[in-house]
This record gives sequence, structure tokens and C-alpha cells, in this order.
Amino acid sequence: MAENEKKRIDPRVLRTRQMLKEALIELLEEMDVEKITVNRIAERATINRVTFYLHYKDIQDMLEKMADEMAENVNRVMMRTIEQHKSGDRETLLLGLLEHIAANAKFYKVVLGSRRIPVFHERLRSVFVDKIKLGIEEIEEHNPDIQSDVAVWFGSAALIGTISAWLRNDMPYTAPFMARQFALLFKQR
Amino acid sequence: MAENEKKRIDPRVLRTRQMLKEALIELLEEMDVEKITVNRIAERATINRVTFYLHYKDIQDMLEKMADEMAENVNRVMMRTIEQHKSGDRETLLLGLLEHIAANAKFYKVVLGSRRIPVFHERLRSVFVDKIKLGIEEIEEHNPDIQSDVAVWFGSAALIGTISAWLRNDMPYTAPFMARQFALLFKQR
DNA sequence: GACTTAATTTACATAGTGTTGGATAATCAA
DNA sequence: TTGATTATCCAACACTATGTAAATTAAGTC
Repeated sequence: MAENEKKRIDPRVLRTRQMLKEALIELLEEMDVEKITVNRIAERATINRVTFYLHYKDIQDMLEKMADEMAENVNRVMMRTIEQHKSGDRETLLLGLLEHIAANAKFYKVVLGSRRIPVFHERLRSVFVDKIKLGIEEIEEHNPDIQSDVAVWFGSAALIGTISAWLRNDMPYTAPFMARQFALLFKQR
Repeated sequence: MAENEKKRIDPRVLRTRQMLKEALIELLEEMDVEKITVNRIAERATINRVTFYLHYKDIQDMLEKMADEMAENVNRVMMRTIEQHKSGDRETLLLGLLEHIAANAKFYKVVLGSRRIPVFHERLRSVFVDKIKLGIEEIEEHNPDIQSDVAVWFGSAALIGTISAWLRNDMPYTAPFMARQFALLFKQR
């Protein structure tokens, strides 16, 4: 059932998109996003340049689609973590997220850790904003002087920014350690 | 003395650069940075396109130079605030910063609030990182379980991100209010 | 094996880049 | 004010990248 939902896509399409994406990630490891052209992506992917346009409007469009996929994945991971542990416990939730990121570190380091690709940060931020909004009441009860939307801005920015820095520095700490750090840093009394 | 330090620059140069910068800010208000070309900037500034290249290598170079100027300004503002109040009090320091940003909201909204111009975020982050490192010992004393570099990542990201969100939402709260919010949010016990 | 759809090839018009050499105009120094 | 200096302008150039079109080849589907 599950694999029929997306009514079977031609394997050639999957292959081409996969190769284009891998090529783009590779290039992003090597150069700034402004230096990347459709030419280069196609060449690296050993795909004809014209074929690129059969799949994406332009590079920006491609980045956005990849960012959407990333957001979906992150959402799914967080959902799954919650189900497995049957608790909205913040630390375990973060641990699930961080372990997913660590498992796909090559990708996330490029799109979040590196400079100059804001689409991914935007998408991830809106995922976090949604998640944080759900657990925000506690803060309001605890400290009524804190404006809830400011707290959401603060929390989501701190999360993304810290994770990005963690990736930029080649993850010097383990995922569980980072989850614990977040728990401590977010703790209000 | 002070004005002689930069050994008098030709007023034509100052004028040209000023017009180019204003044109770029205007364009950034109107469109994404990828859509901006040297052509457009020159046209908007009523400056010949060739003249652009007499001042900047390319658009990226121009953005970097503007980001450097911004970082200098922010640094200066924070220094001045500390001098005036003769105290490293966090809330007043932040208030000085936020008031400076509010006073130049048009500029900051474009370069920080809008999407897709990471250079400015980077530069501002490194300013904050420096500042936060100085006041980090207290946290270490208070809670020895928190890794100091993680705390720096967390703090700087939260600051920039919250300020950006504040600008993106057209500053619905006053600068003093935001300074107070930061003080509350950063408070650890 | 016939049908369908994806990818390739070649080609073209358009737009932007970065640099040149020479003319013009604004600033500076005497 | 004058003459020297230097910034800006103008026209032109080669080059790279973009995005699209039409016809051909190759791969996947039933």
C-alpha cells in the first residue's frame, strides 16, 4: 500500500533526480552556492543540461524542493520518536532529531552548517516553530512576563543555530550529549 | 584629527559608493538577492555599470564590504553603550544594540530580516560570539554541566535569530521590551 | 514486440559578466 | 585660475550561462 501511494514513478526519473541531487551536494561541498551553475550540476551528474530543466525550473527551485524533502524527513523523524517513546519529553525528542542529523551528517553539514543556503534554515525553522508552539504553555505558566511569540522566536533560532554550529565544527560532541545540553539550556525555573 | 585619519577620500568616490549601496538596499527590498545584477544596481544608482567594477569585484564582494561596515557599527555601538553606563550589565548593553537597530530598521530589516543574505548573519554572529565569550564564566560557575562553547553557540544564535524575527515581523515590540525579554530568557538559576 | 515516456543532441536567442581604450568631467594642488 | 590628476562615462568585445525548441535515440511499461 504505502509504496503504491505515489503511483510508481519511472525509475529513470528517480535515477536522474538522485544523480542531480548528489551532484549538487558534492558541488556545495566544494564551492559557494553562487558559483554553482546548471552546467556544472549536469556535468557532475553526467546528465544532459537540458534534462535538468525537465525536472527543475532553476537551481533555486531545486534547492527549495530539496529543502521541502528535508523538512518532511525531519517531521517524520520527530513524529516517530514521539510514537516510540509515547512521551513528549523534550530531551528524547531532541535526541531523535540529533541522531537523524548525525546519521545524515554529510547532507546536513552542507545545507545547514555551510554558509549561504538560507532556504534550508527557513524550512527547518518553520518545523521547529510548529513544534515549539505546542509545548509553549509551560513557559507561559512558569514565567508570565515572557511573551510567547518571542519565546518561540528565541527557541527555534537557538535550536537551528546551535545545531548548525555543531555541524560546522564537525560534531565534536555526541547526539545524546547535545540533547542533554539543550535540556539544560532551555531549562527555566 | 578624526576626519583626517582616513586621508580624505575623493567626494566623487564617496558619492558613487553611497548611491550604489542605496540602490542595492532598494533592490533587496524589492527582490531576492539572486535576481539582482550589476546591471540593475548601476541602473538604479544612475551610475555606469563599468564604474561599479572600479569599486567592487562583484556583488558578493559588495555585500561582504557592507557586512563588514555593519559589524564595525554594531561593535562601536556596543562599546559606546558600555562606556556610557560604565557597566557590563547585559540588559543595557542589549538595549543599546536594539535601539541602534531600530534606528536603522530599514537597513537591518533588509539584510537580517529578509531571506537569503547570509553574509550579514555571519558577521553579526561573530560579533556576538566575541561579546558572549567575555560574559560566559558566570554560566560556567552557575551550571558546570553546560559546555561553554555550546552555550556560546546557543546564545549567539538565539540573539541573531530573535532579532531577525523581530525585524521580519516589523518590530511589534519596543526595544526596551525586547531587551527585557532577552534578560528573562537568558536567565539561568 | 508495440507503445509510451524520458533523456539526448543540436541549435538558437537572450542576458549578464568582466575587461579594454579613449573621451569627458569633476576634484585637487599650485 | 590654471594645469595636473583622477573618477566617471561611453562603446565595444569575448565569454559564460540561461532557458527554450525540435527532432532523435534510448529505456521502461504492458
